[in-house]
Amino acid sequence: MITIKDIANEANVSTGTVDRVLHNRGGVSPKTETKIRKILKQKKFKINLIASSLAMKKHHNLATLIPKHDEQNLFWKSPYSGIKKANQEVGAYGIENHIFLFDQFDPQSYLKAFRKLIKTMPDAVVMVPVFVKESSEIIKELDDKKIPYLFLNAALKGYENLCYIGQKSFEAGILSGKLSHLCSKEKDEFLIILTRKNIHDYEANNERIKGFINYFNRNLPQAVIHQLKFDQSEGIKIVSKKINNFLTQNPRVRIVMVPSSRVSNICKLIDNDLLSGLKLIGFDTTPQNVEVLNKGIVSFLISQKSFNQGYKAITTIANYLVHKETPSDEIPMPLEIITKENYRYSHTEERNY
Amino acid sequence: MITIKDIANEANVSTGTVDRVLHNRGGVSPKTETKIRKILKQKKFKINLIASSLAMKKHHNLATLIPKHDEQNLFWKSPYSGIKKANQEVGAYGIENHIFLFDQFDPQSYLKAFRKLIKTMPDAVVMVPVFVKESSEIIKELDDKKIPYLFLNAALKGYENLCYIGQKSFEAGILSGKLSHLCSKEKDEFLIILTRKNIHDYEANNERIKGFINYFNRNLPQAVIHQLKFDQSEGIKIVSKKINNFLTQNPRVRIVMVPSSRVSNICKLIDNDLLSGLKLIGFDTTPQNVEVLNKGIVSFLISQKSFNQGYKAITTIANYLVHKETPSDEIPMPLEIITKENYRYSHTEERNY
DNA sequence: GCTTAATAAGTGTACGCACACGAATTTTTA
DNA sequence: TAAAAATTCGTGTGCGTACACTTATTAAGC
Repeated sequence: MITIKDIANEANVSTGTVDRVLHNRGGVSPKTETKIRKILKQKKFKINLIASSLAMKKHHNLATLIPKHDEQNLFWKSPYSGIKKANQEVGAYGIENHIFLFDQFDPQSYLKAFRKLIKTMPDAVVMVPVFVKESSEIIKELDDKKIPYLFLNAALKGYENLCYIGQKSFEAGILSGKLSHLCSKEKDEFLIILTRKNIHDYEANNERIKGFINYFNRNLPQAVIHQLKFDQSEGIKIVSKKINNFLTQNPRVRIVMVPSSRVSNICKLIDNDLLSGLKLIGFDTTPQNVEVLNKGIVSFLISQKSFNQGYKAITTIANYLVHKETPSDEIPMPLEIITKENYRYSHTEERNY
Repeated sequence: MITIKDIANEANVSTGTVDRVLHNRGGVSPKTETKIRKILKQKKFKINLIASSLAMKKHHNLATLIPKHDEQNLFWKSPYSGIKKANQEVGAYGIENHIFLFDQFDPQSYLKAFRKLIKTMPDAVVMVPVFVKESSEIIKELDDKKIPYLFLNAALKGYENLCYIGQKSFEAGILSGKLSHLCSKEKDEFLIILTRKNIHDYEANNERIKGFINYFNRNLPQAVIHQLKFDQSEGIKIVSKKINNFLTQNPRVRIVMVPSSRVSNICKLIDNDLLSGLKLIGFDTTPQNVEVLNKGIVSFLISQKSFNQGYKAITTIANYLVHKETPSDEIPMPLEIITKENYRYSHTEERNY
């Protein structure tokens, strides 16, 4: 193992000088710098991250602003767990992360949580900018205070965010199109069911639908794609009736794609005899969705590894703080196809090496 | 952050004593030990892994014994890359890993490589025990010398290996069955093509076939499953002819499953007009396979993340050596379903967090 | 041309934290 | 009371970081 000392010896300088070259901290003559760089390259020197972290230890203070989850809204549970897991790991590097939760339907709670957050004077912020107007306000304050921030799962444009980590919803939609296509027989028709437009999911669901349609436009233009959209205001029973009526009247519909993470709810609304003739494709491996997957009711779930998204957000910003590693603008997460047969082996809730 | 020093101060002992309690190294009076443990618990002390790793650095010496790869046999390329990547990372922890390669068809070269390996007096060994008899000999020597060893990708039973990391081939076969089933129309027939039985892949391929058939026995007993097996001795042209003849005579065959990692080769043997009517399912994301996937010739590839297998093998044994973390007996790798649409987002050749 | 100040370049080392071993101290045994 | 055994202490080590400090170089002033 090559150490900074080895390099310093070879170049007849002190370790301090080598360190200054390594971190571009200036104050080194061009001649010396060239010499050192050459030796670094030749000996393939790599900074020992262990020693580096130890030496760097200054108490970094992170803050995270994400929607809270509950029984009704499980979507944010997974990223939350990922963030928690990451917190443990980066803790060893002297980084503390405080999580601030808000109600994803209430802009006021968003602002309120931010006020609390900003009081802790964080060195960096991970945030989910769900509300456009309020976010602009928040981000202005962060910019003023020169606090770097990272967007998780909502890609607001036009800001100087360090990076975006999140879904590729359009691509996920394309993938759902492909799977639907592969599962379909000739003359089968397709149905997209979207219930309960909620503020947050709206964008992602829409993109998934766009992607789905895009796939068929390119690969099977003659495909018949139906769409059923229901509002939050409509009662479950009415929705159920409408869906069942629709399916009865359109017996060629054999593939149902549910762009939200609530395919399990949809299953419950469909009569069993109709259900058995359908192939369903949904998103996200929520416990409820996994249940209907395992029962064979749903054929595919497309998972965006939301656990890993949360995890990655924290490790990314931690690396930025500790090692000054600037991340790429966008870090997409893998699109996993989950079936009953590989769910057990898909490690969705776990960092995998 | 609580340090060993804090604990030592509180307990009026030196850091050395605290350290001996932490690592159960003995030589501490029961009274002192109790006192220290109490403070450790009360202050929720956790060892700083960074500092620990740095301090622990004694040059651990690893050795890896795996089959070599070449143009004809790409299977081992991916695990090899994973091992290389892991080597870099664990290098920071003062661990050096030497890789010894052998010819997967030649037991003598296996033994020869091992003789070389054992001369380096490794602290632990990662091995692929392809040859049963020879492995028994090798393992006896490792046991005698009390060198811990880990099996990669070939699960030999009855030995005291630290752990097994590898394929779940049977389960992968089941999954391929499920995908085939989903893609199929009524009365479609299925074909399994196995070329070039080579010694090593034999077991895995066989398990995949068993899994495939098992799936249909349970879910579609009336399915017609054909099998074509070719020997290494037969020329490509003859094989090609046989396959094309078979497909022509069995027009109901619409789904082809290739249990080896050579689905791309099979594609080349099939006439284009026959090919366009087929759905193919293969294994492993070799560059050649990805090419036919992207061309739309192959519908699904099932990936066992062999890169990650190699990677994981090294990190597992490194953690064992450095942090005395005993791994679980078996570490299965995720079964990934890869299509043209999600390949880009599947990170197959990369550690993902 | 020579001195002095100003700046640039480079050095040396304490520090972060846990680890482990020789040395010192205390306790026990003979 | 000496010798042996059991505890406990003190400190060097791993490696990179960063800051205070020293030395070399250049510029300015007379």
